[in-house]
Amino acid sequence: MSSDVGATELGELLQAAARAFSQRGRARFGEHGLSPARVRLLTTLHHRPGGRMRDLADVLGVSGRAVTPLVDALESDGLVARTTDPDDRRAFRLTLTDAGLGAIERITSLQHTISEEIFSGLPAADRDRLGHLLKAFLATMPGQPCPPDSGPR
Amino acid sequence: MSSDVGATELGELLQAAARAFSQRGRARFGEHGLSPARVRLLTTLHHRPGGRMRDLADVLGVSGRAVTPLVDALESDGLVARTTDPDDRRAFRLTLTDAGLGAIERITSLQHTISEEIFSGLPAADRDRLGHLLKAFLATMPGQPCPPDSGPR
DNA sequence: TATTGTTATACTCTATAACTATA
DNA sequence: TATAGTTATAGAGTATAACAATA
Repeated sequence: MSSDVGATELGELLQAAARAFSQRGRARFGEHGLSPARVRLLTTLHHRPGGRMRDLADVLGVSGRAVTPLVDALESDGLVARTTDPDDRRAFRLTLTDAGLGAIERITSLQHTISEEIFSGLPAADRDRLGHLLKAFLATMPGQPCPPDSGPR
Repeated sequence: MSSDVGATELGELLQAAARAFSQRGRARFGEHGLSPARVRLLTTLHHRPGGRMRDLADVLGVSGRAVTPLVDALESDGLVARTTDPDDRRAFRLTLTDAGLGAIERITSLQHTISEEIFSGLPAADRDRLGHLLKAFLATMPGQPCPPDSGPR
């Protein structure tokens, strides 16, 4: 009612907060030649090694069409590799190359740095609570292919 | 669709959660001819009536160039109006028309509906905590959308 | 000289639909 | 017939840079 932004509604608050993070991220990642879409695909793939493009698209919430040029670019940069699924020759399995894993390390480090900057005004206890609540929320979303907190599998 | 990307980092969690909301919003608002960018501009303007385009761009975190076509479209749809600032004839003051205020009502109602759907799995107490933490976080970010007492700079 | 907003141009991201090759 | 991925095409959104009017 008074502390924000005009935004009082939970979804709006969520978006405003995420925007603060992603705007800073866009600049930082851009310096490393990593667009938001590429970062999203790489990190998603990192949590689902060997995933099919179709599943990646579903998880990312985009059309299949959106994934192809992203994978093309990442593959030609040597960060990911396509492998035909022997059990379904229509599908590709995607894996991170060593260079891709290196990119993941840089991404993780950058995300950490950005978080440090951006959440510096929030007490550590609040940051923890926020993280737990967000995980709890994401866990309530139906149809998730990857159990929360399970990490890469 | 799933929004759990297996993320463990706070910024990533924030983005994944916001994505879950905005993806549903995109579909719902689209049925009303309202794109995310237009919704963002309208709601931001609603919280800062009479704001200049330059200030809107700053608050939204985009370049001035991005605002012009948005305002053009919203003006030609009769939702916002440009008025030359008498104190600085370079600048436009933007206001919501009656139709624009009507759009705000529909937006608010839709956002509420979407939140009900999307956060239905989260206990009300957790929703409250999440909202408070997000507000607290946004309050620590200077230049975020509209701390009500600081006003446009 | 600095700033507000516009024009010109280009890039990223994504959608829909038609096509292929598998299933 | 249905599905995985690609190609073709189109549109939204935004950035940078050059320009106009105004400060």
